[in-house]
Amino acid sequence: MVKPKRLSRSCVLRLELYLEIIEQFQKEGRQYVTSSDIGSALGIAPGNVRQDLFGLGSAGRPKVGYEVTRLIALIRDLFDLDREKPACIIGFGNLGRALAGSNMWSRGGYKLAAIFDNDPSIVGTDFAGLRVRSIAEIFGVIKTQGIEMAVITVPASAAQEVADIVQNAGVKAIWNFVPVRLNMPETVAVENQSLAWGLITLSHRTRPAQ
Amino acid sequence: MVKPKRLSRSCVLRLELYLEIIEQFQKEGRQYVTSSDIGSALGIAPGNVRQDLFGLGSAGRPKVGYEVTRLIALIRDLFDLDREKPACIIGFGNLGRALAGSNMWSRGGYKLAAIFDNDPSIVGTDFAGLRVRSIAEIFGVIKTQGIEMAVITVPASAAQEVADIVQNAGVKAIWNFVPVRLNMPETVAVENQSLAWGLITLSHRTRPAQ
DNA sequence: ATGGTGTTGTTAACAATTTAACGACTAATC
DNA sequence: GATTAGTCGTTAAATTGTTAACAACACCAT
Repeated sequence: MVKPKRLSRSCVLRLELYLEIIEQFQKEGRQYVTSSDIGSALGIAPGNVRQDLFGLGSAGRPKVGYEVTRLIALIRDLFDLDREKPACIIGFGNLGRALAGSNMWSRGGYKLAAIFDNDPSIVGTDFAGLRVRSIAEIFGVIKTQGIEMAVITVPASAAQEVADIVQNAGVKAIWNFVPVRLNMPETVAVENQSLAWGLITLSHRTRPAQ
Repeated sequence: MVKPKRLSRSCVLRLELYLEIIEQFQKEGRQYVTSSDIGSALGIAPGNVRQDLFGLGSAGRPKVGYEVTRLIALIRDLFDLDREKPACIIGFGNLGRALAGSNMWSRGGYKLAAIFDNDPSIVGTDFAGLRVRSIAEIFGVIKTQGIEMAVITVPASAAQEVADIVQNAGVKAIWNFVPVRLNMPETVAVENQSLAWGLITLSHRTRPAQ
């Protein structure tokens, strides 16, 4: 049974938080969690949690709570987290390296399958068993390996060009760290991630009263 | 004239986008921008843009648009971006290094003033003219340098402890990259940034129909 | 059994946000 | 000058998201 209903962005964000917390509970050996357990751990009203879970078509038991394994399976299925989708990084500077080395890939249902860079001194080096390839190989590698997602961390001047290449090669999702609005067809899911956002938000929130 | 009204989170996010776009227009030599210019570049309805700008107490001219310099000044003032607030990074792994080397600091109104790490092989090394200091020095350095913000990129097990230290030292904002809910008083602004979020969101958005 | 208690599923009220609409004003044109 | 076209400021409506409330249900104790 699949929900055709679209979830709001904030709801997706909350569900991601739920998943993390519930998996923590699971590690602690819990078999059931209540909406209050989740809510109080996250600072979210229990009713809100129930409503989100309700939208999943969940099946909790009154007085007991939700079955941890079932809830995890539901959310992971919703997010398609249990299929290791091949992904690549384009631009292997500091940020690219940090992302490549993080544990986010498996958490997000992806597998780092290729790394590309422009710099001849970087191309050919190894990282975690992966050889860094030249930009010229992007199209072919994406095609042959069936890569579905590209993380773009190149200089601003090259971003659109790189995006065009990966789109033509059939990539379905782009995680764009470059502060540039990519011009892409709607069939490609683009998430823009500006590093400065967090800083600016904090700067705003701590602005001295005038 | 200061607005006591609180802006919604989504409005803050949009204003950050506006700022980037408007500064691009400025680089291109434009003196005025219309709400349509901004909106179409961002995929946002012009009316929405006007309403956001209206909330700033803006002063556009019909038929002409908004004065670029004035608009930039307004938003930068709103976000307190023109005061170089000292900040620090705690945890100098790959992610810490990537953040340290990025140009986000000046964009976000901060200045990287100190770097801390636990690893003896890293402590004492230099990065961009900054000596990496030991964790033990955090409290003193924050106090003496008046550091207002801390970026935390340490392992999960150390996050809460580090947060407590910086909070006691007087830090007013924390940018938390650790997938852990920090327990902090409300006087401290905490922004949580999970790297996996972007991936999970993309995974969700490109989930094959079932 | 039976009543009490805690928790879910679900609905309804409420609040916030987005979208739409339109008068007012400015600059350009004839 | 008068007219036209384009854009802002502002208000109202529609949509969306959040919060509150409560009946139904399951477990527990007696």
